[in-house]
Amino acid sequence: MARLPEYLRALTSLAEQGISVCSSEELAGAVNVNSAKLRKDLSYLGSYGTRGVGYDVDYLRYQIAREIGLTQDWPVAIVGIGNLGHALANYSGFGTRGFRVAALLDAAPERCEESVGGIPVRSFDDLDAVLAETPVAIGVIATPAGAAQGVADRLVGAGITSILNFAPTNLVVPAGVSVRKVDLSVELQILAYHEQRRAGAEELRGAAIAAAGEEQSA
Amino acid sequence: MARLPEYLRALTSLAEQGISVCSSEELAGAVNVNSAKLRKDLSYLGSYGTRGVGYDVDYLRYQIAREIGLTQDWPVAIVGIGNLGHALANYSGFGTRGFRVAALLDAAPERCEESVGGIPVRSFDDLDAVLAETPVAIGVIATPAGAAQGVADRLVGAGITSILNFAPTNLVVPAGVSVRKVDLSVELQILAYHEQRRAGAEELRGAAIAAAGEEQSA
DNA sequence: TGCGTTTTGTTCTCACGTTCACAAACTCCT
DNA sequence: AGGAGTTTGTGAACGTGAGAACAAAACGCA
Ligand SMILES: NC(=O)c1ccc[n+]([C@@H]2O[C@H](COP(=O)([O-])OP(=O)(O)OC[C@H]3O[C@@H](n4cnc5c(N)ncnc54)[C@H](O)[C@@H]3O)[C@@H](O)[C@H]2O)c1
Ligand SMILES: NC(=O)c1ccc[n+]([C@@H]2O[C@H](COP(=O)([O-])OP(=O)(O)OC[C@H]3O[C@@H](n4cnc5c(N)ncnc54)[C@H](O)[C@@H]3O)[C@@H](O)[C@H]2O)c1
Repeated sequence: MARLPEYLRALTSLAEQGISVCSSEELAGAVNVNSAKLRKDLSYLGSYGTRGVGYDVDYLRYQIAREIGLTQDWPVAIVGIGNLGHALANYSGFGTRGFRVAALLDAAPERCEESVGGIPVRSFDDLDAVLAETPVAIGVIATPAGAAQGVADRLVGAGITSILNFAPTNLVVPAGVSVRKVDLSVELQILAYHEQRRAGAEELRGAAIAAAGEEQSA
Repeated sequence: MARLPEYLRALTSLAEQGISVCSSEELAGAVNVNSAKLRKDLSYLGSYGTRGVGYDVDYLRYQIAREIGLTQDWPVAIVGIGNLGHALANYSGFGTRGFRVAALLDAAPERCEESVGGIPVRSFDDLDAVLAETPVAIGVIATPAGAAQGVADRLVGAGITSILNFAPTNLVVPAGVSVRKVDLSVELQILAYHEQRRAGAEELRGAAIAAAGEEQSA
């Protein structure tokens, strides 16, 4: 389930506040979901709560982390060390939850001279060599859209089965490979859509008020 | 619908290839959705196809753009010009689809001396003054998680009704304000979950094969 | 003009996810 | 110990979205 990470974050936040037990209502409130949904999600993992009391925060935290797979750490490779790649490589929030930047790759030779956050940028041509040195479970694509499919193909060819794609392209990959896409402009367009609908509704309201006024004056 | 931007992107890609008419099957293939779903989505906007022929790419493109609201341009303000904020401010893909970075804001005084991509970084304290100078429709939050709710409150207070949040927090906002969240670590955790399940399945298969071997040898 | 072909727009069915509601279970207090 | 009060876990209704199937419409061709 895609909600488990949200629960985990909320639980961590509660733990930091020193709260050791919480009810499904409290936790659901923190994540903005229905409490029945939360309970059903959690019951899918097992019976980790006690009736009349609630859930033990630390215990539940561990169980969710185990379910997601965060009890081990996941080495990540970032491909495309441009604007976005730099930001990702510098991102400290990466390491806080079991993810570790294991390799940085770029096609441009001049990029390969620098190192970001203590990790050297290697040539994408040396992909296989780099993966032989350090195992990598997840590949992050931060290249221009045109190069993304080719990069994905090579990553899959090198045995990587999980890809996070920041380029605005629909990657096609063989069955058995997971791809998640983060698309900034889609998010902005959805916001624009709602914004426009709000503006439209306002106009309609205005028109209705004007019409009502006319009606009254007629 | 959240799929409209995907359709629009696919249509743009077709237009660039010089294709002027396409069927729902072709377009659906490019976006990896069912063609019936695509047709249903499009029929929601109106009857813009011709039976027996398909859809006129340019016409449909315009209609979708109009529905989303991309016929006007949307000024965007970015708050928090750190690692991520810099990348966003430099991102050229912003402008290609009706979005324009109108203002950059940060709380740290030292940040306010530089300018990124030709746009000066202003103090977040001057939010109201900045918004008075240049209208802004969408606010992007790229501050640390702890500051995000406060920033959101101030943005809402200043009249902004659409927020794109990169900080790993659940923002609470009044009704009538849209928030979209982009959470990198949630995406990574979902990938890790699938990766772990694959590894588990593999182990099971291995165990089953071993068991079968034992059975045979027994 | 009339028939066959193609493709849209729509209806119908089904499965999934969400929500309600309640019994079982646990705690606390008397 | 027993009852009152809580809170989980889950069975059943509900609504929504996805996919299959088909009728209506346009085009081409004779
Ligand atoms: N910058 C942002 O804020 C932002 C936001 C959302 C999405 N994106 C998307 O992320 C991607 C990268 O954006 P950016 O601003 O960092 O671009 P960029 O041009 O700054 O960086 C791209 C990098 O990829 C490298 N590259 C190109 N082809 C490659 C290949 N075949 N193999 C390996 N490396 C290759 C380039 O050398 C360059 O360093 C783009 O697809 C963009 O649409 C960026
Ligand atoms: N860097 C990444 O690749 C990345 C990826 C995903 C998510 N994020 C998230 O994006 C956010 C920013 O990440 P970052 O790496 O850019 O952090 P950063 O520390 O580099 O930048 C944060 C910026 O926000 C400014 N700031 C702090 N409080 C503020 C306030 N109250 N008002 C205005 N500005 C304020 C700081 O001055 C700083 O410039 C974080 O929440 C992070 O979790 C970052």
